[in-house]
Amino acid sequence: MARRPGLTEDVVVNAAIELVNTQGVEQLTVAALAQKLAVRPPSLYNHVRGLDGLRQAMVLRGLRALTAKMQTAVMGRAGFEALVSLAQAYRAFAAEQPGLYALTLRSNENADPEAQAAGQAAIDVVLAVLHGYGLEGDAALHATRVLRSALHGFVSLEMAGGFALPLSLDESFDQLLCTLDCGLRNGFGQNANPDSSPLQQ
Amino acid sequence: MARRPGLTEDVVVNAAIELVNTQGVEQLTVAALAQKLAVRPPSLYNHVRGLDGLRQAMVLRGLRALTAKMQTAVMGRAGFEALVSLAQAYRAFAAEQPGLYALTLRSNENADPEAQAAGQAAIDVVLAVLHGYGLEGDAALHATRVLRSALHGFVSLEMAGGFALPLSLDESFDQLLCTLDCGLRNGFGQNANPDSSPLQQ
DNA sequence: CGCAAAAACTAATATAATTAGTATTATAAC
DNA sequence: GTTATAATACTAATTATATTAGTTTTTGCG
Repeated sequence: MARRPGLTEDVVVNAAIELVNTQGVEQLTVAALAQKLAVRPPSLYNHVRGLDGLRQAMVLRGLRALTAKMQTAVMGRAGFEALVSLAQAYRAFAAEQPGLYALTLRSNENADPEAQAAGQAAIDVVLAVLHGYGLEGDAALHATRVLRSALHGFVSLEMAGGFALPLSLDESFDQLLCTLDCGLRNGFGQNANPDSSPLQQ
Repeated sequence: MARRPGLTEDVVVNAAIELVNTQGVEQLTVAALAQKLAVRPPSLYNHVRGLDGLRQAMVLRGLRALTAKMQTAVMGRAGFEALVSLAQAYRAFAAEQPGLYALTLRSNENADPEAQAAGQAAIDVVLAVLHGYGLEGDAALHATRVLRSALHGFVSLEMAGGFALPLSLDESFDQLLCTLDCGLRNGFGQNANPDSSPLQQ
């Protein structure tokens, strides 16, 4: 039932992903995408619900690809080794697909159920790694947030060109991981220095 | 030499900041801003170099305001207390001016010299705090990246609605700070567990 | 009082997303 | 094999956007 170019949602979404990865998230326009696919802009609306629907579909694929990459990374590993492997996979994903990563980690506010499930799957991988640190329950959930914050923060600053100095990024990333490891092994779930802590004002 | 509404660059930029803080970064349009100022869109071009120039000016103010807030926060404090105060100021800034924060931490790639200087001033505050941890030289610079990553990651995930679970955000933030404190006090500058580290492959 | 410059305006252009409606073509039913 | 149907790409039109050009008005200063 297709006509000349034989578009499908898959083809459109993949082309869009390629476009944001090479040109940046801002350059994702219906016009540019249509040109890339040798088609007139309105034709895309047969396969995708406008720019918003397109972005949603891209986010879903991004989350799933990231989760798959992380799952592979932690297979057969535990403790610090698993943490490092997970983190490297995370950072590598952002480096390989910068546009898709930026889009994926933009906003989870209006996420549809599918996207929320995909997000949960990603979190489950992190939780599995934290299990190896002996963390369970609320402590593990807090630790998940800490881990995600650190990884997302580093990666997004790196991508945004926020680290200007001529200083090894790999080394900084290693230090970040050592810091996380240190925090996860010591004193997670209770305050590190309960007495003098300014947290208990 | 002004005419009726008496616009100035300050008035325009401040209105734009108010707009992004209340409506979100995506809603910053020349049309919306002009309407807010009771003026026709082209009039804004007498005070601001289009949307790009406007954003640049906003970023500059954002960086300076954030720096000022952080400087106040660390005055007279040291060590963990300074770290906590700095972090709380950082997070509070993002909460008070979400749109401006999002805009500010977007991209430092094409930053003009003024913005770069403002960014450096912010980093200097962090360096001062790290001085209290006995960190100097490259170790301090790596630590700055670690700190910025963690803070920016947490804050931007929080703002994007990335933390969905019904679990105290304040507590997660405290855990993040304890983790950072732990990493900064132990083993920064050298590997925490040199022997079995997967980092030395 | 008049002059010059700043500032706001109208009008026009260009690009973008999106919708409506039309034509074509491939698949499936007969 | 022919025909009906539905998918799909198209043209045309609408709306919203940023931006530039050129005009008019006002205001501060000599």
